[in-house]
Amino acid sequence: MDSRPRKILIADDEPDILEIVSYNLGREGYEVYTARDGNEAIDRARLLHPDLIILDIMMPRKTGVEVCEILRSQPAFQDTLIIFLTALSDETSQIKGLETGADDYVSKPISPKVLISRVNALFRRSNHKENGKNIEVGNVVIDPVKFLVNIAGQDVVLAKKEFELLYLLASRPGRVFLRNEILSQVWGNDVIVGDRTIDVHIRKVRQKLGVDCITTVKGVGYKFEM
Amino acid sequence: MDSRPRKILIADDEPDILEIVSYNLGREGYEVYTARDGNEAIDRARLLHPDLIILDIMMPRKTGVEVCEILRSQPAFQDTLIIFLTALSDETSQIKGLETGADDYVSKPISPKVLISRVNALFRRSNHKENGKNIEVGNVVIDPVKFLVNIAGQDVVLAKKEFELLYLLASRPGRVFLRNEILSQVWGNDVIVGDRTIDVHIRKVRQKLGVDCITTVKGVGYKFEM
DNA sequence: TGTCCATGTTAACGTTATGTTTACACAAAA
DNA sequence: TTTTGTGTAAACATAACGTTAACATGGACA
Repeated sequence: MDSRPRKILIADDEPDILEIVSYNLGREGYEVYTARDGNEAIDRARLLHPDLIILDIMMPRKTGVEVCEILRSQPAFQDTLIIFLTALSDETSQIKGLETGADDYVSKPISPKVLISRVNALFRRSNHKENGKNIEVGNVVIDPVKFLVNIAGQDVVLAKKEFELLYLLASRPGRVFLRNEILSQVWGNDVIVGDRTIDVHIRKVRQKLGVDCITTVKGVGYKFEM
Repeated sequence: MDSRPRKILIADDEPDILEIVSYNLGREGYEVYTARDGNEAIDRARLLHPDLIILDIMMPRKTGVEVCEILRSQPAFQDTLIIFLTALSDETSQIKGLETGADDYVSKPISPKVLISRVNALFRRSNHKENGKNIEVGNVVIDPVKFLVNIAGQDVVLAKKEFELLYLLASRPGRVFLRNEILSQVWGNDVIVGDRTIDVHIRKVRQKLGVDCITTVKGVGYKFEM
């Protein structure tokens, strides 16, 4: 449970796609790196140890499938998330992708929105694996199983969104979450809510917790710290 | 009765099947491990102590039936759930499977949906096995053998579903059960019931118990606490 | 066989907590 | 000063739940 932003490596031989995807994922708060072919993807993956690798299937110097197989055969990349980009939207290649150990696939032409929501969904799912564990920061204990927040021995009951918001921020203490990130993680990508909604929820959480542990970073977002 | 994800070991010599099955069970929230032959299955089973083992009958280096017999002869695997995968859908091999102590069998070709529903069903049933122990929380005693709830010395009679509902919630006091969880544990995965059904049962339980020990967590579920 | 009864389920409507927006105040930066 | 971004309170909208009564089902029993 660390506070660094998530690293994403995207490998595709089309510069346009690299451009669009890295721009959009960057806006979501991810740290994006790129590779232009299969070998470069492997090299950079070993250097960077990204949390997620997005692989085009059709690439020079090793296809996405080959890259995936090679990486997956190594213990260090067992848990790395992998998404395939595929022009062939037929079932066969999709199944082949999943067989080689990909976690998801997105078919071209790529819609940034779709890709982003898939990426977020994947991270959310993999986060859930880590779930069940309480988050403890200072004298604050957040228990997602009992749906309770305990501050210095005192139980505090939060509403659903309030809880999810706090849980997100506290999952990586000290890290600043952009308003965009918060929106997509707590509210989902498809939901459109007004600008003040986050503020209001932040306020309610602050109010209910009593302790001031959520810091505003003006023009950027919010972070949790004791 | 803990909250860790259930471990499933699947043994088959066809990589395609391993891939498809583990992908699908993984999506269901299970922790999936694989083995490629009979001996590997035994080794991994001893290491991992899975909750459920899915065994292909036709495997190199010990058939599924042999694996099952070996494991079942050991006390540690008396209660482990075992499902056979069989290409031979004839009655004979099915009966043989159940004789050696399998809990269920699924015939190939496998439909992920079918397998998942069988797996879920098995876990549901096995949950009931663990029952029989009284649950005591505060002055509430729940006796699944006598089918009685005793509150501060006063016996209360609940209907079947009401009892199962209360038993589930009380089995982990404080823990929030999602409506989905409640549905699949009490009603089963295949049954489709309306939205208000849970509420009504919750109400009846609350009413009959007299004490308010079931808390609503809006948008999430219910939890039992004194 | 038909009636009764307990249980389970649904439908309809009431109620409340929760989520969202609006409107405006305030503070810091440009 | 103007602009930009956030804090706050109150008003509003609605999803989610509670409650009741009616309907369905299956077993017990005469």
